[in-house]
Amino acid sequence: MNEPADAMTIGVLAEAAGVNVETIRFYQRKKLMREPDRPPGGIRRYGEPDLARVRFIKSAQRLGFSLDEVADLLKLEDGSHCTEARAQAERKLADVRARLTDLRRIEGVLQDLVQRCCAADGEVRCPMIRALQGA
Amino acid sequence: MNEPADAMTIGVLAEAAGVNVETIRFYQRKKLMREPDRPPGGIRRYGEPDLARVRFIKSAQRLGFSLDEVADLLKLEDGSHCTEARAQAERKLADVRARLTDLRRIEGVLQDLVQRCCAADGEVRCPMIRALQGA
DNA sequence: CTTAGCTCCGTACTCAAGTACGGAGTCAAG
DNA sequence: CTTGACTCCGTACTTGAGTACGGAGCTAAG
Repeated sequence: MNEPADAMTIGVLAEAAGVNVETIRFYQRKKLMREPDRPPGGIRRYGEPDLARVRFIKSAQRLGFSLDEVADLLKLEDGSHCTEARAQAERKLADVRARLTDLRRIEGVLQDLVQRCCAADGEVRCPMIRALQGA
Repeated sequence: MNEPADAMTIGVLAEAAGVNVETIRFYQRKKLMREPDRPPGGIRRYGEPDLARVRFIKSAQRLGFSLDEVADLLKLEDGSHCTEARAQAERKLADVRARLTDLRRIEGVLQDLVQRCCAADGEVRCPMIRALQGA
């Protein structure tokens, strides 16, 4: 292994995850991340799983999940109360699919716009408005 | 026509669009919507295009566009400076496609989770973490 | 052993996207 | 012509997601 397996300080962790140190601390306050107990009078150390978690949070967030929703997703992690977790996942799935549908429409419209743009010699009457109205 | 063609008050407009009156006013302040000039000493009236615009804003927003980005999208509406508009649209398209990719992965993972959940007799070690890490 | 550059912690500030509020004007129905 | 609902407008508050700050306490390198 080249990467520090279990020895990152908060600064290194933040750097590796591409976020601000304060952001890590913020997530800890929000209980989205554990804060490793520190060797009495010392400085906390983080490992790969912590890095993974920050990345997870950021990914989910980029998809439009709020931190509260991310917290829900993270609760799915421990296999306990399986049926509840499943219901949760199903709800999120529906959610995600709705988003996908919307995004695909927008993709189509944008694609169309890009293609037709300038084609008609300066005659662009943007079709997005129409396309998005029925949403 | 059954719908009031061009005679909505701000309250009716907001209602029709499913938003708060204050939200309309907020959008006006942000220049996302025009405010129709009011008959001297009177009350402003809104028409279908205004309704369409609110819906557009809300739709784009649901897809994760910020109000500033929505403003950009709306600038595409008038066909002027076509090349600029096209570049704009292309950037947004790339953006949208990145989102789509992410969302599809999440969809797959969630689907998988739902399917396998409870299958292994209470053994759910959520695979989302792994799946999202490489994002 | 000192010191620069961390970490830790609390508190406070910022920014986006609204929401709420309160007084004054308007308008339509009784 | 008054009353109740609604508009207009400014200002202020809220919530989510961080950022910034400042005084401590560590700790590794010279």
